[in-house]
Amino acid sequence: MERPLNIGQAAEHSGVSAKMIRHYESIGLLRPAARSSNTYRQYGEQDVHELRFIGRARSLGFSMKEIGELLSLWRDRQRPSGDVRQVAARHLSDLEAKLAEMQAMVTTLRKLIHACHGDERPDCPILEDLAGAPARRSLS
Amino acid sequence: MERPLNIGQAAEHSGVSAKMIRHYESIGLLRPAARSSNTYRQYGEQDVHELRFIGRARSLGFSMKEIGELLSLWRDRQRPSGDVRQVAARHLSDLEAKLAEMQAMVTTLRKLIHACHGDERPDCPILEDLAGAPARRSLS
DNA sequence: TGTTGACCTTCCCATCGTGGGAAGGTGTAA
DNA sequence: TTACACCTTCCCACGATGGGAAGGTCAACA
Repeated sequence: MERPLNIGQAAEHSGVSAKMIRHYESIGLLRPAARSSNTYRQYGEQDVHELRFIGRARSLGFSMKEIGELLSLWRDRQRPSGDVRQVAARHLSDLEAKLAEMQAMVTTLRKLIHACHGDERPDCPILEDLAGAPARRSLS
Repeated sequence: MERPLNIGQAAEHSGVSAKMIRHYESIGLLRPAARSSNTYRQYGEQDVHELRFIGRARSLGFSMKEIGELLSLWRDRQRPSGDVRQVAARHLSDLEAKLAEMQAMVTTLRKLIHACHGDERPDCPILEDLAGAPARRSLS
């Protein structure tokens, strides 16, 4: 018999900002919250659980769309775990692709920065690379 | 005595889309292009160089603001290479921070996906983690 | 009782880089 | 002439988040 929480308290308990809670509701990720007579949104224990779920999923980089899928799988106690894994696996391979791209950038930047003496002199391998290297992308 | 290029040709030669060329001009990254009598933008060799410079810098993940700094350093043949290196080093450390964050996500996701049998059965460590793990962020 | 301050509501705007597409002008070739 | 490919400007969209205005509500305290 817990008394309902205002949005600010739900935010505090879940780690999701009030601004974002309203936003998630507005895009249909969360069902519209119950309202008290004064039009304030009311949240219960289960709502806070859902908010934490969302926060955790965000911290793993899942998109809103994917979180919507995960949420409805979570709500369905009969879901096959294969469905969940598929969502996660797809996200993982997206992440891995971005990771590889960024790693290539970092590698190139480290080399360039290392090669640049970084003093008063004007000649600079960093600018030379940016200016020169025509099709040489961050890969290689 | 090369004849000037239309925006589409400049796009083709530089690898930067016409849409983006106009955008870069509109935000002041590029100086307004010359216009022919029919109001078409005209681009010369040097302009195409600048566009390629921008494209290469984008492919290394530099922001528009940083590219603006790099461009003006590039245009100034007297710049100290230290200024360039500082811009690049700041960007590198931003990248490294994001990289570490993503690597943590990937590590966690791999573990979860590995632990999930991913078949018909409904029990799923991925959902359990999202639902349960309260403050356990993607680190660790 | 009245006031104050902290909360809540909705609504619009900004970020960042990119693209889609409309409505209209221009240039070229058949 | 007619078609087609290009150009112009202008507005809108994405994804996730936040800022802030204008106004309503509630609790506590003098």
